[in-house]
Amino acid sequence: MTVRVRFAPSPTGYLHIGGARTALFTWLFARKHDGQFILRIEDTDQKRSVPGAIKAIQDDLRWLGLDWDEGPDTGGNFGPYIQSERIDLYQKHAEWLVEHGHAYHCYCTSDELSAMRKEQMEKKMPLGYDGRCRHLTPEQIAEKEEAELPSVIRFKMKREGETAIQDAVRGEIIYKNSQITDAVLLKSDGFPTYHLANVVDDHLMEITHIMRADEWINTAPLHINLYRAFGWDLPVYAHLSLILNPSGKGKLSKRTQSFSDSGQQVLVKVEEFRDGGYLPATVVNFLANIGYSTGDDREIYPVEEAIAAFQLKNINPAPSRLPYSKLDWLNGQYIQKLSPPELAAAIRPYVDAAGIGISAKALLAIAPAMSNRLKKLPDAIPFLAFMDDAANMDITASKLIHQKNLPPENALRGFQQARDLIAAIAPYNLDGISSGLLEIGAGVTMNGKAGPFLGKLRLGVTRQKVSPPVFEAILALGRDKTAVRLDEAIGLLSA
RNA sequence: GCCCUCAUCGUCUAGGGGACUAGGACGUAGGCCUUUCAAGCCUAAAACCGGAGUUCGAAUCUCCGUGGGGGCACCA
Repeated sequence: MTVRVRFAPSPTGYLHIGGARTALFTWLFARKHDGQFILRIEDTDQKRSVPGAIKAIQDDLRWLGLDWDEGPDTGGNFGPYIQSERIDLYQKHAEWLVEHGHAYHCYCTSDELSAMRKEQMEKKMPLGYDGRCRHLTPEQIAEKEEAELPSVIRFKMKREGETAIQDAVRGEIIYKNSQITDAVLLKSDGFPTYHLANVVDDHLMEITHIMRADEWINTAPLHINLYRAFGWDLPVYAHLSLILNPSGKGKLSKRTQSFSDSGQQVLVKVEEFRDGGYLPATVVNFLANIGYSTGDDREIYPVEEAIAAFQLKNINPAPSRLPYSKLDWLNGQYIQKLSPPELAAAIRPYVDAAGIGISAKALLAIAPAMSNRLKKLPDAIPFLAFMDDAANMDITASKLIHQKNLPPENALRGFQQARDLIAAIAPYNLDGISSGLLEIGAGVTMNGKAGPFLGKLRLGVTRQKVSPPVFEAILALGRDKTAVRLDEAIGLLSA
């Protein structure tokens, strides 16, 4: 049997990191079993649907590399993949249930319902629909229909016995049927609720495994009874534990955008991770280790290997928080794996946005020196500010000397020799620059080591306290600009 | 209130009756290296929620607590 799984977000906005994790696990499972991964849009609540959300979600999934075999844009044999385009299907199935005695029309108004709810709360009774329309006589129904009262269709849940769900993550869970209320299947506007649409579509689309967040688990017995009422085979359920706020209080999915928690910036939208300078490979690897472990001690799991190792039984049932500090570390690891051209391309948007003028050639030249200095892509900005002629710190002669190891006249000599080297060196490459400057440095300091001179040289050339290593900086800056800055330093030292 | 569920270092986790002196990772602290900042390497501190029970033996199995999370909509 071919594995067919789906990710079914509702288009209420962006893709949440928790949703991305559900999508990832589902996708991993599909790829592992050479199955199909389907994207379905659950937009049965017209009020909550946001224009553009479908595209945003698709963009985020694509950015993560989670490709789907069937979906709104790609099509497939089980479409349409947008629920609002399948309304007639749900209505037909709801009617079928009514005709076969598994569902009934309910004419309760929302006022009635909230009054009932209020009473239940006051009396500390179990909350839920009490089934008052369940036993309407044919006459009463005729009367209400005559009056054209709006109605919904509710599932006629069995009152006796219990329903067991076999969850791939948690094992067997048993619910008493008496505690499952008669859920609305079809709303008065003719749209289905999640329960109906979900079950009908999963069956029609031949979904074999349902992977979804744990917040759905209490609806599983309802769904199982729906499958049975229809006479359909059950899919396998796997409920993923939730991601909690950093404080551990409440689920993260309640948060709609990044926020600060004890000095830590907490990202919640996938686009925030992207904009924050995390690589998609990092986010995927990071997410794959939340509530999941293959049992070995590895932290770095590139997608291909994550697919190969993926098993439902390795999913951890306990809820967890996102270890953001580990995310930073992981991103640093993935950045180090990037080739210089890849790194340069990744950094580009950030330096541009920061207004730092740096040529493609220069950026590529400095890229190797950047890779182990970045946790996040925008970390490159302060490092590369020196490339721009504007906005550099003021340098004074006193900052270019070191009392003990590099007195004024030595500093001047060093800078002059460096100036000559830069002007003459051919080819202008890292080897020549570094060996030449190392030699000059060693010859000019009191302790005979290049270090003290190189530190001052960095300051003179980059005009930053913190910068990429000088040799690389000089290479990236280029012969002419470097010479100009050295001349300025010489001018200060000879004044 | 009712129902479901979860529980190992600060965090993410390994472990599933004896291999546990409870392992790894991030973070933290210290050290090495070093032209700054990093990276890298080394070291350290740091956990089995509590109580009963089962057993020769419990982090591991059972029960009861406690704590956390989720659900109880004409939202998904």
